[in-house]
Amino acid sequence: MSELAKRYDLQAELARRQVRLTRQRRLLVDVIQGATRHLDAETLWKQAQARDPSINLATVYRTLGLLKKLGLVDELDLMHLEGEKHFYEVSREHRHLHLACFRCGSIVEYQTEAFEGLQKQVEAACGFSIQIGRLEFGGLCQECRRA
Amino acid sequence: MSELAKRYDLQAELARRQVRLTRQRRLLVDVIQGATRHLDAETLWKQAQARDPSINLATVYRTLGLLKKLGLVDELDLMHLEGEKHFYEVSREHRHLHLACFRCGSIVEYQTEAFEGLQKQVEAACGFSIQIGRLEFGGLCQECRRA
DNA sequence: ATTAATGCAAAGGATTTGCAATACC
DNA sequence: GGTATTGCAAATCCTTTGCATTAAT
Repeated sequence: MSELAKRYDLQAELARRQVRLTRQRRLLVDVIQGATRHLDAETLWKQAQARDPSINLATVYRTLGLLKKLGLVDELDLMHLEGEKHFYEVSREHRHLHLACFRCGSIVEYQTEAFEGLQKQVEAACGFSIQIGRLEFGGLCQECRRA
Repeated sequence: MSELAKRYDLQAELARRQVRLTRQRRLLVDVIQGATRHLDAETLWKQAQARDPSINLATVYRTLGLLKKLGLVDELDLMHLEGEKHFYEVSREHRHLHLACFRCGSIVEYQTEAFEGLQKQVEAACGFSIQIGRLEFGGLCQECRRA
């Protein structure tokens, strides 16, 4: 995650929606909120286990499912750079896209008005009301291009 | 697939690149080229089996892998509307995006200059050279909005 | 006392792989 | 004859689920 701009405050959002969580789920929310890069389920699990070794991977998946359903976290594929696992990030107010480098695996984020503009155009042209959008590019980052 | 506009001619592309295929792979290429909607591996397999019952699912995956590597077919997630399976389509000259309806499962395609414009903007801003791009929106189609 | 959340282990689905048999040039 | 492809079954990876136990209100 290159910029943390305008990520939801999960605790605040959950409070606002009057969602009550158990101790383990609060811990997971805390780890997700504090993440400095895109986490897969297993990495999240391991980070949570450092604070509570009894946490189970199934609980991680169930909590992620809940947060997805609430629209508080987004699930990413990141161009399937590492198998078919998913990655998770805290939702934001504005859309951003992901660039994945096929060579070094780095992930770059980029936020632009143009993405939201494109969405509006699509909604108007296709008659869809869009709830989720995912834009991912795969290629070579600046450094790997040279090599 | 709503429009077949400017899909690659797989046979022609393979010939141009001097790629020789076995009989089974040629059959699979033929089914992929003739598809009128987005196929998952198993559906492709069943359609191919109608013409050659001895075709194996592993061969389907291996052929898809080859065509992906050659940039002749693109792999789609289609918002994971039906589990985690992938869908495949013949690559095109111009980028297009996919809209998936969460209610009825319909898939709509939309091609716009704006998508390619956005890609150029991203390449310039982030220093990436982009090879693959995938833009998917999920929401409600016109009909399902009313219901 | 209900209702919901957890751990565990097993099941699940999609895809990939090892290897012996077969097809292709 | 040598290289690439195939079939088959097993393995793999990620994720979900059933169910008995435990926690939360």
